[in-house]
Amino acid sequence: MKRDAQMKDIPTCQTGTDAETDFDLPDFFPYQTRVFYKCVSEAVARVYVDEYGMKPYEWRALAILGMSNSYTPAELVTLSSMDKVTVSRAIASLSKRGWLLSRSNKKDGRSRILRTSAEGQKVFSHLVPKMRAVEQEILGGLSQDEISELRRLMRKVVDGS
Amino acid sequence: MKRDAQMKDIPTCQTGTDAETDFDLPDFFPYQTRVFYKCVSEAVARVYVDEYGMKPYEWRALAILGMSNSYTPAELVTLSSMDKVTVSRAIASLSKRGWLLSRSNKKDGRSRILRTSAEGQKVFSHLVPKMRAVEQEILGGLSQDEISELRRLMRKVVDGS
DNA sequence: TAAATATAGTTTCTTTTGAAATTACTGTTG
DNA sequence: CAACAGTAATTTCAAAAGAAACTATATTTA
Repeated sequence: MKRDAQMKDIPTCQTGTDAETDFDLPDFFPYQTRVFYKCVSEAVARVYVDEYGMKPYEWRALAILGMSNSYTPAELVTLSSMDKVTVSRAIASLSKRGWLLSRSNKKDGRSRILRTSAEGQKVFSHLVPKMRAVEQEILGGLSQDEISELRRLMRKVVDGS
Repeated sequence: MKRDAQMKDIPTCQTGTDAETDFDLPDFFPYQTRVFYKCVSEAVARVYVDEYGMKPYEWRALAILGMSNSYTPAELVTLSSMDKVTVSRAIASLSKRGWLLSRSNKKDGRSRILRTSAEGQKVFSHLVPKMRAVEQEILGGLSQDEISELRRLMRKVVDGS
């Protein structure tokens, strides 16, 4: 796979050396995070796009519903870290594909209980090992200890904010 | 700051126990990456949105142009990890704000040389320490060694793909 | 050097995304 | 129990982002 050109390939020619303006984007943690995120999410997207032409939100919703036998849309919102509008659209498009069934929620008439159809579950089961494979591929250069450490540190950042 | 509800707050009720469908989203590395990324980028966005009502792409372009005295749009694309359309729009809106100046590129008539205006440089200088502060805040819970390790591991993932 | 091809940057069009308004129902209170 | 406030989900509207087409200039090649 071709690597993107790196920051260092282009000279930076600082305007001045005052402490305030001496800012180096490639060393800026949020920038590194964005590059890192893009790289990971693109690798995953290749799988569900190539295999089924799915949208990111479709995969995310299916990944959650495939695990369980019943969630409400609100639970999907919590679990997916997606907006409720996005979840609503994910449900609509997965239903349209015939991968999702819903029944009414006796406990709350405003809500409903969602579950994958047999077809949807099949798609999920087909994708899971592929997703595991990409995960391995992404983390391929890291040792088990490094993987655990990376996960731990990411969690620490999230929990701290 | 309020933490989002966590996956574990909602029972997962596995449908079956077959190896193939036994998939746990919160343990899925790309999912963790997304949650991590969102958390970091939202913290940064709060600064430039609150201070100047800037768009993400405006901040990214200014962050690069503020560092240097001259880049072409194409160099901005490489450095920012943004699409060329996005960069084009960033240039347009920063120019409209009066934060960016451009002159023709003698080496290539299709291109031009961009630099921040005095005003743009002032905004940049004002934002830099704030950005450094958020960076510290985000990484506040981590030791220096942990920060270095996190950066190293993220870079390793990016370089490996 | 004229035609063909490639590249830098912008514009247009479409898709994706989220905020705000809306609908339908639930729970609470006078 | 009727009015009111609150909540789940959807729809509508507006903003953000990318793909493809387009313009203008540069480079290649016949």
